[in-house]
Amino acid sequence: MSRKTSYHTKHKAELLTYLQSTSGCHHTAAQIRDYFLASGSPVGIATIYRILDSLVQEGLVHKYTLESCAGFCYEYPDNRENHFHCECIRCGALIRLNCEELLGIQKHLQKDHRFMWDSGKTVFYGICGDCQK
Amino acid sequence: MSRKTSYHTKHKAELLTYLQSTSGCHHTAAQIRDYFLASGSPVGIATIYRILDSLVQEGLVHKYTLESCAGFCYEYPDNRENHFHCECIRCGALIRLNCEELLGIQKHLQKDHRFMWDSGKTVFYGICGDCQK
DNA sequence: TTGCGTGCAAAGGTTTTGCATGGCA
DNA sequence: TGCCATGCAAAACCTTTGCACGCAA
Repeated sequence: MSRKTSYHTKHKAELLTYLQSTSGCHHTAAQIRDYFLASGSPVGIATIYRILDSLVQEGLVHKYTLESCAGFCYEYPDNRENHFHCECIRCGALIRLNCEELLGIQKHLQKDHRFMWDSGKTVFYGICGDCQK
Repeated sequence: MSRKTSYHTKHKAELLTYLQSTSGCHHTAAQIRDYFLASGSPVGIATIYRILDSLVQEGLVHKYTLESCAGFCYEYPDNRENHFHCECIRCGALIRLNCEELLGIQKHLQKDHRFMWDSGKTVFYGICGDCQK
């Protein structure tokens, strides 16, 4: 599943630190490249993808897709367990919910459907309150 | 939001009929092209994308992404309301649930979070029962 | 020194766009 | 006839891969 060994490199440490410092926010590979470019320490886009893949394999970072973004999104998960993503299909707004009730679904899916739901990878699509008006 | 007018063309009718006849099943643009090619009435891939976009804009067809598929998936929604998608992030299996309990979430999201959840567009990611063993 | 990490460039796959032609109303 | 739809090809975009070189252990 994951590679045998790995080195601790500057780029990987910097990337992880950056994602942790923006925990709960999603980034595309291109956005990350632009960030490091602006920071004065440019990193090749291929390297970014390779580091992100390894972080995903290690389970440290979530990878998912958003309808309002082209390509993949990466995110260091928020500390809080009851943290869910909703995206408005009309205006593209990304809403974060802290909801105990949704937490119950996790147990229900596991218990009654034998499905171990990864809420960090899942995005609820729908229409936000503002767009319903 | 949608275009002013539109013609009723053979291709659009055929594509919609095909999606309706496979309601609840997802297709990629390439799969649809292959289907029509095999049927003896080939359609250009650009046309397929254009027709699918118009069907999505009309709200007849759902568009979403699946981790196990490259690119977008399109699907004519199943009639049943309590119909949910789960995808296993390990083996790629797509599981369909008929679940009353999940239906309750829809009401909860609308009532307590003012979010009108579109369950047909949403995919629950996680690990299926077989892969948990 | 060994072997993974990195950068660059090229390749691969999917989706979008431009333009000339064909078809619907 | 006026416009939209279509097909083809090219472009655009994101992601992956190959290869030579650099760096960590």
